[in-house]
Amino acid sequence: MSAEWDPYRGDCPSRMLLDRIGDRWTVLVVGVLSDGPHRFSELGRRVVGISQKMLTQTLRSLERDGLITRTVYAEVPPRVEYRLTEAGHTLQEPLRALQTWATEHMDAVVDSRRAYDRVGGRLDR
Amino acid sequence: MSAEWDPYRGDCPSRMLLDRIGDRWTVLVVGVLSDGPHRFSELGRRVVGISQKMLTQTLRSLERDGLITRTVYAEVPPRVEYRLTEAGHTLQEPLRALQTWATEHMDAVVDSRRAYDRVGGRLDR
DNA sequence: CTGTATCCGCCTTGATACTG
DNA sequence: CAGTATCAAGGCGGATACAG
Repeated sequence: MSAEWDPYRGDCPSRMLLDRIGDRWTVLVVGVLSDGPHRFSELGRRVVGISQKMLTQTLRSLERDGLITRTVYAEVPPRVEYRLTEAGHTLQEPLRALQTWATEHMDAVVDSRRAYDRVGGRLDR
Repeated sequence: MSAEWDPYRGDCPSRMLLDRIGDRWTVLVVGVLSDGPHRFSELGRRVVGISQKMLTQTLRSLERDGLITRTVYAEVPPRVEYRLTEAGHTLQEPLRALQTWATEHMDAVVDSRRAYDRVGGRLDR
């Protein structure tokens, strides 16, 4: 399966998705939007630690990729609503699988790291 | 679901996994190792574009996390074999789901980007 | 409220050279 | 073959100030 992966091509599926979820915030934002539509400030509060700049940037990228929609309501004060598109929703499933894996294996990984570090990073013989 | 995510805590499952797959090479290396054990130089050839330094670094991280094992054979020339652990294998599944998603939605995303860029990044009204 | 613009430091990565 | 060491470049992301 991995044979047809071509990390060189920018339009390679693997690379495309990796570039998207590798930016540290995308997955978290999509996770919050899974609950339903949210406005800018709500997202900022929910995704703890994200800066305004990164939130905007993440949202723009997701919009550009067609994974979320951005709706501006002509009100005062202005209100902008972000919501997952059909495609965006389909991304939830694989993301949730990853989340599940992480939850189930977190302890083992933490233990492994501790053991590895304790012996100075040399487990082989 | 997303409510209990805490991006602040370093041991949060989400963050941990994100840090791991966000480094651009881990997923590719795991993908190659899915085919079976490989030696260092083989991995270097299969994961096109990776530098020796990054390959080493990626391998060390995976070993530290208990996702792969490193076996040194006392031969001349030296031979080192990397193989997925039990935990490493379980990671394949969610990774494959992600890969599948990427493959299925790649075209749509590329189209979306083109459309977005054509109108100067302003799809909202 | 919802952004945009700018400066800037850190970390990741790549290139290169060297070793057991 | 399988790394390690070092240095430099670039991008990511944070902080801050400002605007519609």
